[in-house]
Amino acid sequence: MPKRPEVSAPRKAPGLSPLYRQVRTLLIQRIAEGHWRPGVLIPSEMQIAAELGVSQGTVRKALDEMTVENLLVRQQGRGTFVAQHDEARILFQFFKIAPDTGEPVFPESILRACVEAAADAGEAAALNLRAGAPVIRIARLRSLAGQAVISEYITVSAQLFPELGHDGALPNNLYAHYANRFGVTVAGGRERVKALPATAEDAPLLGLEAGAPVLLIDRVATALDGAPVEWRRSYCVTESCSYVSLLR
Amino acid sequence: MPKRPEVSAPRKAPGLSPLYRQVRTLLIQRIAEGHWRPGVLIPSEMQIAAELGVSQGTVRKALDEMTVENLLVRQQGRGTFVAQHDEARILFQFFKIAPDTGEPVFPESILRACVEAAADAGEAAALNLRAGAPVIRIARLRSLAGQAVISEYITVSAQLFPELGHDGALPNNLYAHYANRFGVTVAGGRERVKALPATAEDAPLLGLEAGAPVLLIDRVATALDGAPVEWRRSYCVTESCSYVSLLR
DNA sequence: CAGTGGTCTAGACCACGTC
DNA sequence: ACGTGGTCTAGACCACTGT
Repeated sequence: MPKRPEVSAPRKAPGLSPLYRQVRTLLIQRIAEGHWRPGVLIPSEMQIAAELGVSQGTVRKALDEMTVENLLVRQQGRGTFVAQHDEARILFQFFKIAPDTGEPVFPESILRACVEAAADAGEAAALNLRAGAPVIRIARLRSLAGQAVISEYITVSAQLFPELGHDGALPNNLYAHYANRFGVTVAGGRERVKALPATAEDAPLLGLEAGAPVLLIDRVATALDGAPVEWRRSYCVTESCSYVSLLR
Repeated sequence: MPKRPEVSAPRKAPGLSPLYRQVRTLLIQRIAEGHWRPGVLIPSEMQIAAELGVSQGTVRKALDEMTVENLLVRQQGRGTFVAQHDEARILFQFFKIAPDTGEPVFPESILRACVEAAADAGEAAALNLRAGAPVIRIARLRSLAGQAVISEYITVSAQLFPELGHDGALPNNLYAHYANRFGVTVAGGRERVKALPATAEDAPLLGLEAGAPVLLIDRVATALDGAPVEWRRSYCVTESCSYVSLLR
């Protein structure tokens, strides 16, 4: 954090981002570089403020923003923790399929395939790789309440996730695995949703006739620095569940 | 705003919400009751603080929250304004259909029907009315870049929107009309998205064969107090556009 | 009890838009 | 020049968690 030359009247260098944004950027780096792992308690506001030579209020504003972005979790009386990709968070932030009656639940997964390949044009574009770069392709069938409702295809860079799934088993909660095993924190993403006829491959998996309408959720997930790290296409039966979005 | 008995050490009554939340609630009431209409400049932070007997910082925190909720728009050097439902805001907050190539645009509308009727079970449940209550049903066909892509069905309470559309023409931007003509501010909503086969009624409107997949966006829009005020079902062709959602 | 985040206040200066 | 929101600081007390 830049030290202020003035004694009692700190000034912001013109053209620079506000102090609290600089603090935020610095703290995000600490998470991205693995100094602060998911789940750990970070220093108190006063400690961070003293270390960086800014006031507690400035640190607070940075922490508040990061809390809104789901990067931190604050607990009064305990402290501030780096957010983890536990199922509750994913249900809230990333998994927007909810049953039409009843509470949202985290889906089960059956791994259908996990192979290494060369990136095709779509994969290269989505993940910002050169065509032909090594990627890992995963296919899963996911169930809610015992019903297979999602056929999912995932592509990631084999360079970023070396030997992902080579041990045969992949955990159901992939984003926690990305963080714990590879130090890659998924922080956000962009989904494009369409209605399509079920393909000949997916229809039997989902108990449909070929051509029946399915919901495609096309997601590019991004890391803390905004770089794309996963391309996921989920084909969903929306007979008794929906893609839910809150407008706020 | 509750006056504090203490002279130099304001206290919060136990069990009450924080002061800035009470300020927020009070300011939202002023908008909901029409004292502050959409688009108007509200008093400065210092004026509100003086009027309510709280500090400027407390007012600021309330205004900041309302800005995040898209209820206010702040402009440095000018002041704070009550948010309007202009096309830019709707495009950002409510209309999540975007073309797969190119920038989002606000759709054109052709009014197909506008009739008064008695609420059926679904309408009563969505709008929190008793079955049989008077409602107004609207059907529109909406286009992007000259292509009909959305067949839309809207239901509102006839009590809340008396004689809506009785003059024959309805503006394309309905939410601005709700606010200007009826003083009802749409503040949020919840959308449930499904993939369905096109009905015999919608398919020809959208240039599809009956049974072709369409995207259903089922939206209940809510007013400032959280009460449901509009039920909207949009059937979309997603051949060259998508329902876009940012995960943050 | 000590330590944490949460709230509230007060005052200073900066950046921007208007007159 | 003036008033606005935007940033930064400093210090107080409250509410909660753990010992």
